[in-house]
Amino acid sequence: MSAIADVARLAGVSKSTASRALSGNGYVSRETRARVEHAAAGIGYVPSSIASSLATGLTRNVGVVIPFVNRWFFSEVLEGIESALIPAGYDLTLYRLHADAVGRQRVFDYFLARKRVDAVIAVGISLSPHEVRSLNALGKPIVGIGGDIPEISTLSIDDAAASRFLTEHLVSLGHTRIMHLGGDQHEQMDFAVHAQRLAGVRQALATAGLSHRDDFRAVPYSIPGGYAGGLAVLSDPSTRPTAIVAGCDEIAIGVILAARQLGIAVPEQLSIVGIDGHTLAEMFGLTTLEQHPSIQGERAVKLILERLEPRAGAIANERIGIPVDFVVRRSTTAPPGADRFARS
Amino acid sequence: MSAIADVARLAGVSKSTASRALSGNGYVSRETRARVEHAAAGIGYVPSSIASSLATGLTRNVGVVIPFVNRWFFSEVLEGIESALIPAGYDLTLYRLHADAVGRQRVFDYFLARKRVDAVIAVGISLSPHEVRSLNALGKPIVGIGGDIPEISTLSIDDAAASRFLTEHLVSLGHTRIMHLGGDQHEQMDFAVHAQRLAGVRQALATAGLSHRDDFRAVPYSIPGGYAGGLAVLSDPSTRPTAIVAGCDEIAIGVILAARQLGIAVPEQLSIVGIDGHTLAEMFGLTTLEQHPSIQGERAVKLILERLEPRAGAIANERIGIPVDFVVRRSTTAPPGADRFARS
DNA sequence: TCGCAATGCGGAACCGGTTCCATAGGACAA
DNA sequence: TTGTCCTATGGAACCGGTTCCGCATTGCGA
Repeated sequence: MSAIADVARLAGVSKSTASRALSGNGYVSRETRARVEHAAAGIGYVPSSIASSLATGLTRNVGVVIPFVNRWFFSEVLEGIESALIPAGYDLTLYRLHADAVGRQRVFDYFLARKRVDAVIAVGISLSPHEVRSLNALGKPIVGIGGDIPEISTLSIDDAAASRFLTEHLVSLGHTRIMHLGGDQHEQMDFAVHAQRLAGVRQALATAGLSHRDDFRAVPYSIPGGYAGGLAVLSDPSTRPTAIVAGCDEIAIGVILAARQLGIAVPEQLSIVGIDGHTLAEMFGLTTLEQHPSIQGERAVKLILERLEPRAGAIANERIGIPVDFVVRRSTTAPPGADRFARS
Repeated sequence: MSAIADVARLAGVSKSTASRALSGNGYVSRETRARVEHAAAGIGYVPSSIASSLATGLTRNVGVVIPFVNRWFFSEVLEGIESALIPAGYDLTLYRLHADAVGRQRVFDYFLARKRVDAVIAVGISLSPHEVRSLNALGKPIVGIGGDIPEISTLSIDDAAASRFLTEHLVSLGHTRIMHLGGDQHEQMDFAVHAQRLAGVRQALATAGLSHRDDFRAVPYSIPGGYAGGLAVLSDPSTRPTAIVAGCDEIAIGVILAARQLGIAVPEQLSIVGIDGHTLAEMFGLTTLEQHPSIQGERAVKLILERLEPRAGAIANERIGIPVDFVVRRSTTAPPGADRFARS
């Protein structure tokens, strides 16, 4: 016997009236509602969300597809999504999706399509046209974070513009030997983040007439990655750059540690900029471009919720830029030997 | 019309036969099964997990209650849980649960109790007896990670033993001025992790006859926390300890950075040990006790899955210890001035 | 050859809610 | 006074699967 039927019987009303009283939909007299609520409280009634989902077609659950949970950017995004979703009364179901195709197919067909979720937020993962179509066919809103996905709305910073801006900043300080330590072009996630950031650096260098070979070194996207790469790049004083644009703050911090290790003063002998706004950036005095991933998560949720509104019509699928904050700390200055006030 | 009914009609069988054919339960002839499968593939049939859950009472979904997703220990545990749960065919629904009582009550009543999950894994959160009882009443297995919860099985390292062991290690190296930089005793999570770790240090000091006031300083559980605490503790050479037991690796790394900042050589002038096995420990040459949080997550899942087996009987609710690995790196040695081989 | 078990399948109940439809009383305008 | 609308409620269908029960075959041992 369904639990709500127990409540109904106890309150002396029909199942339908009990449902209306508890859900607040439809006409129920004040007094009847009170009786039903009292009966429900009396037997500790807890509605079954499963049954409710089956009847209404709404799960009040959002699927989050994400490649990592233990990396800074992704865990920050996740925490932003979570903190926006729960107050709205939604559950969050987590699907870790790697690049590998089989697990991917599996997660996709086996989990996402099974009507378990009302909407999907894809973080740092590009969906194939087929995947997008099949979700669209189910009428489920999708929002992407971290890159462009055709036919759906995506939130991201402009990676090329970001690294271009940072490079220009270094150029404006007077640097002429600028190098990029960024992610491996082949190992990047589905989105071309690494390529974009490299391209931005190169654009700025070209514009300034400072292009040179040896302007890039691929390193793992982590503090140890930046450290090892930093040691390799900085150890030869004759080829050492005077400024480094790191692909992310973690790499930048690794480079700072490598510089310290080698006795290279930052920023006097080496300027370093990062991208991210990592938790540790302040402690290391890192000049960086903050991209506030948790806010990206919150905004994605807002977008999703708008689309979930019953009255939501067709919505333009746009690429939405995320504002960034340039935070100048103590890791950048004019290059050694330059007139410090040359272009300030 | 239910989707499976379409499949059935297309295959020329009844709904029940179609269900049996697709789920593999009950008797279906080889040939009928093939017809049904073909029909299902033809119309792209995807079963509704909601309907299935309602009928069977099983959601194939596990709720994970966790206070943070963007801190190292927790994100590692989460990733361990995820990677064990998905291959077993379960979804993972994430509930972030803070210490604050209202949000807590809300998450608990509103989400967990609603029959959305088959089981619960609580990470770093102690549940009140009332909460445990209400989950038990629903017949849902619960496993805790990170501390002791009465009446349910919990997985954790022995925090007191861990810090006692590390302190004994420093004592055996000849250190006599040993200090603990750990978490604030008031701000700790529900589990008394901070208190346990402090207690372990004090036990070892007492046993060695090295007790002293000023044996502890509370710092935030983070690299910046350890850094700031390290600067404060190390800046006065006259009171400076020769060895520090950090409450976690992040604090230890912060202390290492503070020591570098102050020109104190590690390990020659200062030995430092941590607890965790943090990703960055190796890079900083940190001697630490690894606790493998992702393995804790995997083991919790294994426990949960055992309890979810239909034939699972009453299971002892035990406190399960997690093995730790002591990894000696370059942050510990004998104290300055001591005969290095005194007690090796 | 008979009886019983194993197999194959359809009908219908069921999981626990939501909602459509019908009914009925009361208020209010015509 | 009659018709219409709003309120309040019950009955029943429905969401989309699963499973119990019953019936019909078939196979095999006695």
